[in-house]
Amino acid sequence: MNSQDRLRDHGLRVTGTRIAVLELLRASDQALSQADVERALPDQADRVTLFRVLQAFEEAGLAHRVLDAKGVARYASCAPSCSSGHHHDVHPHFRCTECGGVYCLESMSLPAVRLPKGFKLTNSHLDLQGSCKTCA
Amino acid sequence: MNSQDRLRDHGLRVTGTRIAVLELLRASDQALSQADVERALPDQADRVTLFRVLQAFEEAGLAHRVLDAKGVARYASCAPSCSSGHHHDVHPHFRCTECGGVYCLESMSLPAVRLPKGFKLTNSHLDLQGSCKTCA
DNA sequence: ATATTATTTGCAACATGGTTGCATTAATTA
DNA sequence: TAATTAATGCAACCATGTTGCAAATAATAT
Repeated sequence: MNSQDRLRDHGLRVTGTRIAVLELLRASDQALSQADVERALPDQADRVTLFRVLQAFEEAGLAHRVLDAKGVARYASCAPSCSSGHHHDVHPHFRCTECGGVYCLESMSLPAVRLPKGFKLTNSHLDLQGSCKTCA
Repeated sequence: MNSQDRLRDHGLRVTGTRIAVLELLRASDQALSQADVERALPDQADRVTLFRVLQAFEEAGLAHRVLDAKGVARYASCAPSCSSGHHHDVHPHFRCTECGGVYCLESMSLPAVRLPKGFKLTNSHLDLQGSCKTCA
């Protein structure tokens, strides 16, 4: 499905910036930070707008939000099955310590865990660090 | 071992602030952010000093550094076996989405993983989210 | 096509966490 | 106790994240 239709389907208005950002995310094999987006689309929009676009994408189920090794937010285009408030990014992430890149390891599954009593689990992340295929 | 000796053993000078921070970390059952430390030890020291104390602790192997669910650094007192540059914080962490707390789950072990080819693993983190024993 | 309306955008401004440089002060040592 | 070396406080800066509000634009109804 093209980006315009995906925006519409998720209840977002279609604007130049949103199309550009969504195409960028879809074309990338790794999660991008807002700074990455600004670099890739210079003069496309104000940084606040990009912030809000990314925020809107996450709320609308168009992009997952994941923190990199430094705690900075990065966004990866969602699978079609994601919807507003319902994300299915239940897969491990690989964080490259050289380039800072974040890769979604879609094919791997998360391990089952058992928590100490009193703790209630709602979400789990397996985060791997090392060198990515480009840096190693 | 008392905090002064631990500082000395790890090659750090003994100062009032360092003792206070180390005791605080050792007394806490969860990882503390710099803001937590400032709140717990008001007027003890400048925020830059606390920043550097925490930084020094990590480098010296006195405290682990772990990011909370918002990407903010938190510090937990190390096991005695940790040393400068050699940390043994290979255990899952639990991040409470209510209070922001980070708990080290020392007793759990990490799952073995297999990476796509080209990726080199140096470190892995299993991060669990939910409500902690106090908030649930 | 045009007017209406609801949303998105840009700008200014601020918050927080992280970080450096440098002069001053304090801890170790000789 | 003097000399040396490291820690501290302060001012200042950077990046990321975030809000309020007026101006511009997309969707909608006419």
